[in-house]
Amino acid sequence: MAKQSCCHKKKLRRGLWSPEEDEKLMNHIAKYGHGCWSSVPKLAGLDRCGKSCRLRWINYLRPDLKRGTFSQEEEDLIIHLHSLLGNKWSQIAAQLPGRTDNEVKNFWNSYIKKRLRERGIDPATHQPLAEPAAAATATTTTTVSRRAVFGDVDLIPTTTTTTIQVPPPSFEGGPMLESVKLAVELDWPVAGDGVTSRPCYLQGGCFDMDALQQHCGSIPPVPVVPSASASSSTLTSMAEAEHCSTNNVAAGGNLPWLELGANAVADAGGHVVGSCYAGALDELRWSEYFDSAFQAAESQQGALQPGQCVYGGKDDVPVHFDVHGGLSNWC
DNA sequence: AATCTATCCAACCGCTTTTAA
DNA sequence: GTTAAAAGCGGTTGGATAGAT
Repeated sequence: MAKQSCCHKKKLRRGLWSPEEDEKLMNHIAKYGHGCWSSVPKLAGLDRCGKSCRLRWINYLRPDLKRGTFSQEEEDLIIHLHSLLGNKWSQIAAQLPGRTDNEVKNFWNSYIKKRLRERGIDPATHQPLAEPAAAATATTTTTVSRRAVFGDVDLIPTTTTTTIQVPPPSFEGGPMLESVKLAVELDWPVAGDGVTSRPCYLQGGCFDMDALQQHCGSIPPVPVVPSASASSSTLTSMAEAEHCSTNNVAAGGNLPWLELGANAVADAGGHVVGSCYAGALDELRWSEYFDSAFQAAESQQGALQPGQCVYGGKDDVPVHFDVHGGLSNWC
């Protein structure tokens, strides 16, 4: 016999939340914070279990939620992060300010998956979909063009190799293992003097704090913001995740931007002290990044290994592109 | 206008991880 | 070190709604 949920056991209310319930929960959290979720329903006068309250708050009532349709940038970022992280929805959502894991997951399942399949890409593996007959007879010299999502690039597996690797000095000599080295130009919002462009480095989906510090100046300790944000803890764990465990995270392993508030800015010296990381992530222009990456690759008549795929590039120009080692992780 | 079908998304379920006693 | 409770997470379900017939 199936185990009954806590709501069943306690005969608590289930299903959609009424506006009155939302108001009670909002008022309670506004006054007292959520504290221990299991005590929230009682204190707030709700006939719900704490778990249900928590979910309602995180997914719907939190004031910092960005609702509405996903932008193209967000979509591109989700696809890219999914290729790196898999179904780690909380970690993916943590990179999308104002989005919840549930929202990202729903968007993936209802929209992106379908779109990738239409373009001949397996959403689970980010590889070109297997075509039974073709797969059996495919050779490494076969050129297969497929539409991909990043900038509608053509995917052309070939045999030569181009390496895109623009590591900062701090990366030299460090074992990179399977991680990806990427230089990503970010637009850093800096108070007072507009937007400052600073390079930032991404490895296997994790931002390297050494590199950040090198290019952004010293990053002062940031006070932990006591909030119900679901994203902060997940990104902290991301710092400790396998992808990041090998030299990718600065000593201490913390990722300061995790705990940043929404309105933090730079200090007088232009040092980033606030949510520039989150803001920069929000401003990532993946399509532009890929465009430039592929242009560089094109000039070298690069190629993909069989089975590799890539997102990005120009619409009408077949892109020959490959990177050694871990960039296959992107697919 | 009525019915059917597909899609979306809020919420639930159950498992895992973390925390506190 | 052990155990129980709480929190976090990802997969799944089911109701609401839009569009098609």
